[in-house]
Amino acid sequence: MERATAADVARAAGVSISAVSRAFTPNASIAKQTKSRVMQAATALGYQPNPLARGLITRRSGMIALLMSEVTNPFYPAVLETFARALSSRGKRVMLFTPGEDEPLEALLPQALGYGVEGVVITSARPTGEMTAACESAPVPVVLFNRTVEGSAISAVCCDNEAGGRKIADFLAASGRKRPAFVAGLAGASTSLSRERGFTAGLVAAGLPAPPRRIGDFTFEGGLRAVEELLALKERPDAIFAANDIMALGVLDGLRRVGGLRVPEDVWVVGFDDIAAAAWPSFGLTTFRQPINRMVAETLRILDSAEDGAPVPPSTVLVPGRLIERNSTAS
Amino acid sequence: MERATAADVARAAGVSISAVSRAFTPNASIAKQTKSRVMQAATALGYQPNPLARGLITRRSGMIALLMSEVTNPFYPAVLETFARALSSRGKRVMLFTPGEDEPLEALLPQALGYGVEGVVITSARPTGEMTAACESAPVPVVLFNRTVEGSAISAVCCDNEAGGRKIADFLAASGRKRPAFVAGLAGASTSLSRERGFTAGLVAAGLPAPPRRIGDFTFEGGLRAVEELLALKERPDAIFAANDIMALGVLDGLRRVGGLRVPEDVWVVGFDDIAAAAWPSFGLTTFRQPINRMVAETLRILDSAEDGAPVPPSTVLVPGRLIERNSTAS
DNA sequence: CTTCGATTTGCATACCTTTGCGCAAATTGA
DNA sequence: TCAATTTGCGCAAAGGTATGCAAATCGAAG
Repeated sequence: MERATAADVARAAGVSISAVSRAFTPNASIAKQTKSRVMQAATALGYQPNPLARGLITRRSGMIALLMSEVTNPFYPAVLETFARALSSRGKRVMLFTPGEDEPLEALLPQALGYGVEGVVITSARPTGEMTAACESAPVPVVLFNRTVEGSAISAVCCDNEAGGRKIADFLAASGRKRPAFVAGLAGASTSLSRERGFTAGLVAAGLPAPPRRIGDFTFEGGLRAVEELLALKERPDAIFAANDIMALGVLDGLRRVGGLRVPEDVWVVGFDDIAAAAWPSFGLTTFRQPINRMVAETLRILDSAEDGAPVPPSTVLVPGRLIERNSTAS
Repeated sequence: MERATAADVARAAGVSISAVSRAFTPNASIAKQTKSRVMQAATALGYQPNPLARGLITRRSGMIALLMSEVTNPFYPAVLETFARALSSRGKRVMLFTPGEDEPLEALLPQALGYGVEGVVITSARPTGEMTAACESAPVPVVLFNRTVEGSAISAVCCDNEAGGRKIADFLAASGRKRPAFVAGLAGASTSLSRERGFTAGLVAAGLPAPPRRIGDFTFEGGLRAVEELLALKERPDAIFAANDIMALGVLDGLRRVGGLRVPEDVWVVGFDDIAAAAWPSFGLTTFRQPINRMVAETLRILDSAEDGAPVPPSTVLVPGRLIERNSTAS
């Protein structure tokens, strides 16, 4: 069966095509009676406005682009789902852009814009200089999720990573830990850097030395490797803070299986994100919870506020998180 | 900066709009020289054909719709990523449709079709009768991923769940297990049912009784609950097969933490999927691996083959999986 | 140099909707 | 009852591209 068009509905309802269009446009100038007649004919024919044709004119396709480069960390699927649900209930759709084989992330933004997306959310990726410029001059709002770019005019929504690192340091110091260590994510990732900055500052403020650090690549295996290196230090750490949960779980597993140590009796472990697995009894990982719902809500708020033409000054929103204490740090 | 249109490129290259269009259409009738002149002008202006306008005519928007209702099971994000990457390298995009607050899955299909998607993949959802009809009469190929619907004319790609359950039963029986139990997913899920059917058949064939069963809702917590109930049986199972990994991990954790039992010394545990966490040292879960890459490839093959108008007879592809032995079943 | 066939090109139309503009009808106030 | 508003509706253009068809170009054979 062919898809019904506005013309079909117009004929059936005995009105013009314009009337049909107006019936489907909120706040359009149309009589109640006409509208209901149109709607009746529309449902009878199973008509829905063609988003493509509509998007061609309005440059609003009802889609939000989500640029995501890695989905291995369980934190991001959770983000993705939250976005998809939130947008779905607003009648919008999410278009996923993932770079293919050695496809640069930069190429994705123009593509997304070509689809007439109403907004772009970039997550789990650090824009290059070139891309930053492209974001700034994009005709639709662009929001960085869980990333920041220093000194650029791009809006960003982040958990307050630095405060989180600081709070963890305070917690460890107040609990009498003497030699905390840090497991970083990828080299240049702003999230890892911010968390480390707050962590180090907190330790130093409490009179402890700056923590030894190892790189964990944001992966479980990276956490395993990092912990092996940390255990080889002449002064074994008595607490390890990993920049995300998945690494922290690797650290935990490495301590138990490889190092033959007990958590928390011998070493404490703290993560960051609060993914589902952190709460599993096997791990009971103490972690800093990123409020995904709140972060997504803030992101959508920024996208919305920039919707009505008026250029909105770029804002960086720092959402506060919360320390969740579990067994990996119990005294 | 405004987006360049075909007209701009045509002017710059000194040709007609048609020529520009043909330059971007594979196998179009255009001289090599003209094409290169157009391409040169196009890259200079940063021109790319507008997918919306193109889609309006060709009814091919370059998008594949992915209908997904639950993303909590880590298996599905992995599927999602595999799809996104595979499509990305073919120049296509994935549009994600997730039902919002009490939005029925049925409403999503017409919406997707409205966007002119070239194909629909339905995963982690069981179509209702009404929806089955909609799928069958859709103008684009629809493929069920990891689900089957008996006696319908919808294509489906599945791991061979029944064979998987059977193989696990054979393995347990051959290893001398006497009282295996089963943890099912959701009541009507075809995957859970097929796996159970194969499992039960295998046990019975080996002269063992049909396994006691409990429902685990496909979740970690459900696995925890199910194992508590199984431990309350007067004959304690000596092996537990859960219909997916996430439940199996819950079972494992429940056995250790709640039941105070050792795995594999006291009880063996087997899962299904082979998610990343199954390989973590803490778990070392023996499981049946679903070959995601292969399944995705098959799905795309079906979508492609149905691309050229000719209605392709619906096919159900069963991809073989493989038992991955780890510590949860070591002797 | 003509002619024929093959290849290439441009014109015009189609895809489906939104929206500014003008006009007619309905409403209001005196 | 009539003028002044307000409201609702249809016309037509626009948005950017693909494609059938006819015209134009080209190369080569006669």
